[in-house]
This record gives sequence, C-alpha cells and structure tokens, in this order.
Amino acid sequence: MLNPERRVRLDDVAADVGLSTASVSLVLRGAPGPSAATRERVLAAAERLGYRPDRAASLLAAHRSRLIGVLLDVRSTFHAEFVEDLHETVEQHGYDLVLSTITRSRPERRAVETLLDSRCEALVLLGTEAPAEQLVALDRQVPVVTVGRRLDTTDVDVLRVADYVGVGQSVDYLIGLGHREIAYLDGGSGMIAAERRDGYRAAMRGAGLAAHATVLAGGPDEAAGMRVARALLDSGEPLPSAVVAFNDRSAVGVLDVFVRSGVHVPGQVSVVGYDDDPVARLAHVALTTVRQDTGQLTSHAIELLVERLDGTRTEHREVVLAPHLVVRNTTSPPR
Amino acid sequence: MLNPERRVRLDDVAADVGLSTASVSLVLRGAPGPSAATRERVLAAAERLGYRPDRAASLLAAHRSRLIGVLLDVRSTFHAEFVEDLHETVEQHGYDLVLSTITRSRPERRAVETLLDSRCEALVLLGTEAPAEQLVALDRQVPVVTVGRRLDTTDVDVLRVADYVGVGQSVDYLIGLGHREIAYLDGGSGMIAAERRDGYRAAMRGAGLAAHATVLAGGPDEAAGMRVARALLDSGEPLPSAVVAFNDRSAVGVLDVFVRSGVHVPGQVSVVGYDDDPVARLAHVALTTVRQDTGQLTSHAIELLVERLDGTRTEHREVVLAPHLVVRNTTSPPR
DNA sequence: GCGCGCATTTAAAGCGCTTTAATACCGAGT
DNA sequence: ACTCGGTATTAAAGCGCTTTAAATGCGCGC
Repeated sequence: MLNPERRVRLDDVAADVGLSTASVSLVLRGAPGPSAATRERVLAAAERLGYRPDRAASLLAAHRSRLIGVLLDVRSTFHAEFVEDLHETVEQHGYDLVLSTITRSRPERRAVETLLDSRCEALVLLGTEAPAEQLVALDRQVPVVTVGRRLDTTDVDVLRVADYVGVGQSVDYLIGLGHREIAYLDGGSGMIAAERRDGYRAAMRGAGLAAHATVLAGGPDEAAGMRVARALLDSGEPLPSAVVAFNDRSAVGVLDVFVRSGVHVPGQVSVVGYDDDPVARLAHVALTTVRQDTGQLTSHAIELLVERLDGTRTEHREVVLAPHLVVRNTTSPPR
Repeated sequence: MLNPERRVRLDDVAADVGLSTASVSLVLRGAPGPSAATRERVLAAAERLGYRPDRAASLLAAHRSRLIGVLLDVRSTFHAEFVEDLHETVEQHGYDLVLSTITRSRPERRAVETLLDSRCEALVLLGTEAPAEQLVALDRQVPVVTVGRRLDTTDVDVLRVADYVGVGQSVDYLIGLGHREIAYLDGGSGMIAAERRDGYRAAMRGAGLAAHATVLAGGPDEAAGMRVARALLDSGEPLPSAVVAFNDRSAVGVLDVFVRSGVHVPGQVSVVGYDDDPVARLAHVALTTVRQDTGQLTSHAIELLVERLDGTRTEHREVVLAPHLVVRNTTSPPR
C-alpha cells in the first residue's frame, strides 16, 4: 500500500543543486549566509522537486519550535472565532498554532499534555476549567494565557472581558433611550452570572434608578427565558419597558414568548442579550446584544505571549477588556 | 525566561532504573520483551519523574506515525461534532488526530500541507472544495477520505449522506400523517440543493401526488425562508398544509413569519427542515428535521481509512449513508 | 607572491526517540 | 562440563533536519 515514491528530503534537494544540506537548510529558512545566486538555485530546485520539510525532524533539531498550543472546545462558536483570528495574528509573529480540543472522551488534562508533548512554547487556554493551582503549575513549565475566565491567582496571565462593564453599557443605552423600568433576567449562580448581575445593579444605581432595579430569577438557556417571560405576562402587573437578559439564549426565550403572545418587540418591550451568539445574528432574531471583540482579544493574547516568550516580562498580568454593545432590532425608545 | 528544569528524557528514566533507553522505550510502548518486573520498575520511575515522550522525536524515529489528519472548518458545528466523535473512534484503533482548520488567512491548500508535513498517514477532508483531480493527486500520496461531498471521480474514497433519501423521508412522513398539499422550499442552484429537490419530487411522485408537487424558489438562509413565507401569505391562495424546507435555516425563516402572522405551526401548517442544525434544537424552535448521524459517519470514515492503511483494500469506495428524521414539534396531522 | 579579511559553504555533532541485530544470561538436557 | 533454546537486555544505527565551528575560496593591499 505504501507508495514507492519516497518523500523528497533535504539531501535530495542538496544533491540536485550540488550543495550541502546545510546550505539548503539555510536558504529554505531564510537564514543569512548563502549568496543570492545560491538562494535562487536552491529555491528553484526545492520547488521543482516538491520538497516539503518534515515537521517532526525540524522540530527535533531546532531549539525553538515557534509553536503555540491552543486548548479549545471545538464545539464552541466563540472558540472557533477566536482560533480563526489567532491564526492570523500568530503568523505575523512567525509562530504556528497547534490545536487540541477537549471532548467527551478527551479530558482537558490530556488535551494539554498533547500540546506539551508537541513542544509548544506557550499555551492559550480557552475555556479551561482546571483549578488555579494546576494552571500555575503548568505556567512553570511554559507560559500560559487563560482566556475568558476570572482567576483567583495572580500567578498566571489572564485575559478576560469585563462583563460588569458590558451589562452596564446595555443598561446605560436603554436609559439613554428613555427607559426606566428595566428588569434583569438573572443567569443563575455562577461567577459570570454574579458579575453580570452586579453590573446591572451598579448601572441602575448609577443612574439613580436603584428603586426600579428588578432581578428576575432565571437561568442560562431559552427555557429559563421562556419561563420568566410567561411569569411576567401572567403576573397581571404592567410589563417592564425593557428586559436585559443574562445571555442571548435566555433573551431568545423571552423574545419567543413575547412574539407568540402578541407583545411587540421592541415596540412594547425592548430586549437585550449578551454574548453575540450566532443565534442573535439570525435575521429574524436580530437581537441587540453585547459582544466581546475577538480581534482585540487575540491581539492581546498574542501580546501577552510574546512578551513572555521574549523574556521582556516575568511577572504576570491580567488584562481586562471592555466589550461593546451591538444594537440590532430588539431595542427602541419606550412608548 | 526558559526555566532551568529541563524536560525529563528517556535516558533520565533509564538512568534512574539502571537500564538502557531501549528497554525503557519498549516498556513504555507496551512492546514485547521486557519482563514483568522490569515493566513495573520502569513504569514507576517514569511516573515518579513525570516523564512524557517527546512527540517530535518519537515521530521521527518511528516508522509509522499513527496520526490521522483532519481538515475542517472550525466554525462549522457539523465539523465540530464530527471531530468529537472521530476522536473517540480513532483512539480505539490506536491512532491520534491532528487538526488543521481552514480560515480566512489559511487556505485549504496550506491546511492540508501542514497535515502532510506532520506525517499524517491518512487524511479526512471535511468540507473540502478542492477540485476532484487535486484530491486524486493527494490520494496518491496518502489515503484520503472526503466527507459530505459528492465527487465526480471514483479515484478517492467518498463518504456522504443521501440527501435524496432524507428529503424523501420527510415527505413520506408528512404523507403518512395525512398531508397532501406539501410544498418544497428550494435551496438554490447548488448540487446539494438539486439533490434535495429531486428527493422531494420523487417522493411526491412515488405517492401519486405529483400533481400536488410545488417547488417554491427560495435559498439557504432565514431571509429566503421569510421571503417565501410572506409570498405564501400574500398570495391569497390557501396555504399548503406542510412545507418542507431546503435546510433548517430557511425553515426557521418560514417559522418566524408564520408565528408573527398568527399562523399556527403545526396546527395550520407543518414545517420540516434539514440538517439538524443547533438552531433546530433550540427549545422554542423544536423543528422537525433530518439528521445525519455523526456517530455512524465517523465509524464508516475510520473503517475506510483503516482498510486502506492496512492495505486490505486498494480500489476506492463511495459510502452513502441514509440520514434519519428527527420529529420535534413543528409537524402534526393536517386539520 | 603572500597574508589578511571577508563572504560562502560545509562537516559533523546532535535533537530524543525507535528498532533491530547481537549479546548476556539461565536453567535444562546430554 | 558443554551445548542448546529460550528469554531479557542492550549497543548502535538511524529518523530528517538544524546549527555551529571550521574550512574554503577570493580579491586586495603590500
């Protein structure tokens, strides 16, 4: 089965141009030394023979791998976007990416080990759930940047988005439109939910609307949003003029119940989500939401990594970015 | 910056137990030779020292890599599911996966080259768009399985799902419920759209309902679905009792317009999608749709690969799987 | 002519592991 | 005591590349 046509190796190219493998290697990697004439001949030969360097061999021989490992959950659309951007960014710095996904049968631990075994010089951890001390230990082996999670240690680089600020922006925007009765659909008991809730309360307080602040017990999915919306309709009380939801999914739940019940959005009630989940972008949903800009996120991630790899920084940093509001069709001034 | 604690190597372990690296290597890979007592000592030492084999070195030294490369679009949820399943399946056969994603800045060509450079023994191509002859050329270097695409060559292994059959199942199901006026929302001019359309027509004909077959010019997204639904409402004619849509996204568009216009689904009109896109699974959408079972798909993919790698098969195969209907809440008998 | 400095090129030593042929060992059989 | 047939272990030769020190060639001033 193994086809007879052996892979072209460095010495095949070298033999072809009548030079040593050393020279060819130098040319191929753009290292200084070889003359312009030599470069040209080598490049031509490599091209003609279809030479492709063997990664394993290069990796083994070189002292640096210029590889950055990324831990991700391949099913997360946010991770997908992040990786897409990161690819572009690291290439500009001469690095390459190695992806390792966590799945049902492949725990985070193992995914990270694969990355380490592949000689990655640094790791970007998306959606890690490992305890802080494990991350700190890992960071002693190789620079680590954790993304999107708040960490109670200052011994690892952390890159995250200020949800507190994001929810505040939604609330401020609604207030700017003239809303007063702005209710918040809570996301449950997690750390993220707590931060968003706090952001809501602080923003209402900041606008002198503390008395109007209402937190509705909800959850992180459509079902929770639907439940809360129904409760609102059934309560007999007047509806709030706007609902800020924990995330896009719960917002969609609210939207759905309202639409089916003949409540006009945004005419009667404005609805805001969070995350800019693909579902929020669907033409018929067009949900106003809050977005973490992955481009900005990745450029900071790479900055953190490069600083550490170059050795220009040894202490750890926490970078907190501000998200921004994406206004679509579910918000308008109150009647 | 580089921390002083060097990585533990094979000879560190060997030195620790007072054996040669050869023995340690044999033990670690479970190769026959070493005695039970030796195995135990080596394993213990490796564990204690925290030894992890260097992938690059192993790869370079070993004759086989036991690596399978996967080309994917990290943003596709279908690819994500597939990879998740594939991980599990290949591990059972003693292989490991290397992922390479195609992105904006990283064309398919380059993603595939990375895979080849990483010494993959076989390739699984999800969503490739390369011309058939390129795939055939690639297959001469290393066994290739293309997934999800119909190919006009028999010189590459192809694994795909019979859309023709899937749409037929939807139609048959609706007919079984008592529907007669079943309209089809077309998906445009692609090959996939053509196959699904044909499936619809054939099923209607098969049930003696050829006269009732109606293909509505549409498209592959929500906007198309919305457009068609509005046209249906505005036409003044009675609505069909069921609409089979090209895919879930266009079905959601239809659903949305109907719901907003007070048309009850499934009471007045039943709607069926295709793909079992995550959006179809949302609690408030709960769209009846057609699903390609990724588990079945991956097990066939691995079967195709293993046959080729073992050399038990040299000619090429096309495997066409039947999808299955997922009944949710958008279908019911007609009034 | 000769030595010098410079620009090029190359020999050779690995990188950390796998693999195979060869060796060492050990008790059983004669 | 001596060979034989295993079994357990290891020496050593790579895998295909990078990298560094050393070699080579060449033009130039003296």
